[in-house]
Amino acid sequence: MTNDPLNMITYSDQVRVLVAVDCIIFGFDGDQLQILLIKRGFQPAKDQWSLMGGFVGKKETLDGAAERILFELTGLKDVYLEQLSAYGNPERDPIERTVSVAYFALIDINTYKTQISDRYHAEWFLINEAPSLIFDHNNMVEEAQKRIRYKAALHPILFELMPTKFTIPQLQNLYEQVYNAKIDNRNFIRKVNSTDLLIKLTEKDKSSSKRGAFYYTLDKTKYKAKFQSFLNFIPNPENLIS
Amino acid sequence: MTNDPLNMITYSDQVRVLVAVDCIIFGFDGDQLQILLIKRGFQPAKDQWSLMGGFVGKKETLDGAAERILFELTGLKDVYLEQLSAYGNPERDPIERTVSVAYFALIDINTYKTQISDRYHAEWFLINEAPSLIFDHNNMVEEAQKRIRYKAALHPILFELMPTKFTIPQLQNLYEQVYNAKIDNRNFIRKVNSTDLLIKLTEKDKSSSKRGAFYYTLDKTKYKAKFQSFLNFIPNPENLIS
DNA sequence: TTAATAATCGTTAATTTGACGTTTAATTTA
DNA sequence: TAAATTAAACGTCAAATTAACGATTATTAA
Repeated sequence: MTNDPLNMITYSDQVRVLVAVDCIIFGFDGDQLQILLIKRGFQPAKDQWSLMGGFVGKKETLDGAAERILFELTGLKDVYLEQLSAYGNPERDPIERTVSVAYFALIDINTYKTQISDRYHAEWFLINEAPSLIFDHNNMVEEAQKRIRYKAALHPILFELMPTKFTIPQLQNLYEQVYNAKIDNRNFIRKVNSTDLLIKLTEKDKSSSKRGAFYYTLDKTKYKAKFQSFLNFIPNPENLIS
Repeated sequence: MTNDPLNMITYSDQVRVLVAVDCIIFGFDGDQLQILLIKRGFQPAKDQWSLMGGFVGKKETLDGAAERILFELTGLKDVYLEQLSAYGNPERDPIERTVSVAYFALIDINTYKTQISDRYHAEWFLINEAPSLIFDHNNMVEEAQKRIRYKAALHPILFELMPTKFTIPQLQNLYEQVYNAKIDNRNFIRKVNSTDLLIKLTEKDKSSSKRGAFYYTLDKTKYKAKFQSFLNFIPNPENLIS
């Protein structure tokens, strides 16, 4: 058995490629689901719209790079961030082969403060009004939406988007945007209440109705405990119709 | 607005890293759930057990690399293969930084033919009897198992592991291994029948009982049509107890 | 004071789930 | 040859969930 010292072994004849992280950042302002995009002030594809991204640093993990990129654009840490998929089509970046690991983030837009940069200009778009993006970024956004639709049907992932206090009609509105479908409000309330994840406040939001809707906050302990369970918010997404 | 020609733009000062694909290959022989591992006849970690993997080629997609690696080890194409996750800890490979994109495959062991190689030696292991693996491969296997448990609860993914004809008790046995739990056979039969995915054959398998159990085959058309639906084979995995 | 309306509570039938009882087909044993 | 055995298959039932609605209520605006 050969027993070469570690420093003698090398991976010769193999291609090294760039590895990037791109972030699909969804936000909710209490009314509309939006996506945060940048207009690039740098090459390649200068002046075009794209996801926020960046190369993975020498000593950085993938998750670490995603957190850094998200923080750079939003000033936010400790928000929901999940790896979506790795994209490795050799032609996806025309400048040089780059494998991109996409992450998606869910943030409460109220906590977002525009970060000034001379390298790009960031803007929130309604999902349906977003401009076309460079490379395979449109595809990434679509797959992120699919993932969110899938996961939100089972787990309280959309609660991550809500402001600290919110009403159930607001939450329902978000679900309706995500699924592009009308949801029965009576069944929705019953489902949400049955999960026992929300704490009812005494205050009401009277901005959207005469009667007003009670504010709720997330019970973070129960949220964490029950997140992995099948809570079946949308038991059968196929049945939903626009 | 600058308008540099494409060939003038470069990504300078960025790190290029190796990109590999590792495959977690699960198989079922009609009786036991197993995992296919290799004993490495090459450096690094020569003579140790690992997942089958390889570097992504110059003009290869990630999916393409995964298919190639799976084919090299099993001689199989067109089997269930899904991207699990990208792993990018800078220290995960002690020789040189390598980002690995892990895929998991589900195969019917009866279709597997040992592929001769002088670079490694492949062997099937019962999940619980598998040796410890190099790098972060143990973690990959664990995460693949989690993914399969999650997905099998909702979708008929485990059917991918079954032989062309199989009995419902065999299928139940596979579920019991995946969840490491006893499942009520009466409820299981009812659930499987309600999905209408199986075609009952006239022949019986008498190897495991006096009465014999009817063979079934997968209705591939219905399988494809219903795969994405929530079929709820295991409506509440948390309730299962070993 | 009344009309209007979103928010909330309630009802009902159909379906699904979880737990468990019973019958059956075929082999093995007496 | 009859009886015992046993996994497979079929059946039952209460509780929970779902889907589709109806009815009430709190508040504001007319």
